[in-house]
Amino acid sequence: MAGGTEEQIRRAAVHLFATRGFHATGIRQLAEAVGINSSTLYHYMGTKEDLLFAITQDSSRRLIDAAGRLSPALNPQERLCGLVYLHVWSHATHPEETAVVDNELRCLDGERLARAVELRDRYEEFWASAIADGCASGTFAVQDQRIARIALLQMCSGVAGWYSTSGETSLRDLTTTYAQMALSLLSCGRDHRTIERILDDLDLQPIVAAAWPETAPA
Amino acid sequence: MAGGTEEQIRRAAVHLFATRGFHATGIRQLAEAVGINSSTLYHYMGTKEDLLFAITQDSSRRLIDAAGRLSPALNPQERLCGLVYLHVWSHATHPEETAVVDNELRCLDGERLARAVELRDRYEEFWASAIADGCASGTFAVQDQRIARIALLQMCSGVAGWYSTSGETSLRDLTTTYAQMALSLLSCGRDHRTIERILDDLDLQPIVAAAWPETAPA
DNA sequence: CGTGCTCGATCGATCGATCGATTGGGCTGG
DNA sequence: CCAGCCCAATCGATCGATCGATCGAGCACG
Repeated sequence: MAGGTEEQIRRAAVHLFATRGFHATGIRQLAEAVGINSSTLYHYMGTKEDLLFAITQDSSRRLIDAAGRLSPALNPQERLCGLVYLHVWSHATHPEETAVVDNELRCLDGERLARAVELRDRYEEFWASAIADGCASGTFAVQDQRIARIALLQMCSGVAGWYSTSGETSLRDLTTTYAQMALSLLSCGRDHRTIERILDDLDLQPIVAAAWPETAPA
Repeated sequence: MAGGTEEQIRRAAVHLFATRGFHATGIRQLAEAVGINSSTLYHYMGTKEDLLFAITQDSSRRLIDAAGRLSPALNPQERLCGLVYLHVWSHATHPEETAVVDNELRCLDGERLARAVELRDRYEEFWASAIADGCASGTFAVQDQRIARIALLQMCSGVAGWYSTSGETSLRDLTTTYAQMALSLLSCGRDHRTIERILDDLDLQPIVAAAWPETAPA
């Protein structure tokens, strides 16, 4: 349950950075949350910013890794549904981690910020190509592909801010609803049941299990 | 150009809070940006948090005020287009102010946070009723009205993070594109030209001029 | 003389980070 | 087996810097 000290520090930092913010989180506050002296923290980490950087890199890489595992044989509609699923699933099941990536990147210094932004751009490229291919094939129709991509990502990232696994909406309904909204926004409306079938056929569980090994060993 | 000292402080605070964040902005840094001693700040404001609170209240109230000026005679489609227009327009023309409201609310203490959230809820009610009316009349069709509202607001708020008035996209194209995406998401797809006509007919300039008097005296 | 502003000096508190000292489990050489 | 040692792990104390905020003196203008 507890895990190693380093893992506890990581978890406490994610929680505090997400809820209070990076600059509002003190080094002593973090230590207290773990139950150790603030000096001991530095036995496991570098600076506070090193810790933030490691958290964001891990989280970003997992999402990129998952997106990269989507079959290249998928058509644009299937690819977009898969991207929405992975994005929403990760933001719903790891809301604090993803919120830190989405909101606290600016706390990084120049070089680290650049590396973080590079990862984000790499991830967004998956979305850009799916949208571009869909528009080229006539499946999608949007006024501006870049704006549509930004809008979709922003909309899906919002999940981290409100969704609770203990609420009335299941993860399955959540991901399906967002995939449906995404396709509708791209002028490619589909029935809810149709989206469900698309997502089921994609069989994304292995991808999720590979990118987030610690969750759902079932 | 300069304005009174109080106005300069307000502007500098909005800029710093938006770019660095509330907790990362020092009182001396703020004073330096205005060109005065840090002590002098306290002649014009209360605490740093008072300043943040005043900024968020003003910004929130302006948006609520604008939304409240939309004619009650509008149909759901027109109302939603108007809400998207006002939201996107404000976030595009006042990106720093709106970013502070969207990202720094958690820096407020309990009572002030509650007051800020109450304003936000009041604003979101405009969106909720427009979506509900549209679904009831068959104009809109969504799986979950609450999720759709959250997704739409999140998507429109993102404008503050990337749009630049010096870019290639005009404010007119921006607002029209977002209104089009919003209607599409609600399964009410419309042609770009149709949205343009709807927005033109709404004649929202007087509303914008009333809620944001300092902008666009033309 | 008084009033509206501004500033230097300074407050106590807290910040992130480092230091040396101590502890205890595990490995090694005899 | 055990004496000697190493090293990861932890802590209390403390570093210099900065934090938000306050106070009273000084200044200019009416």
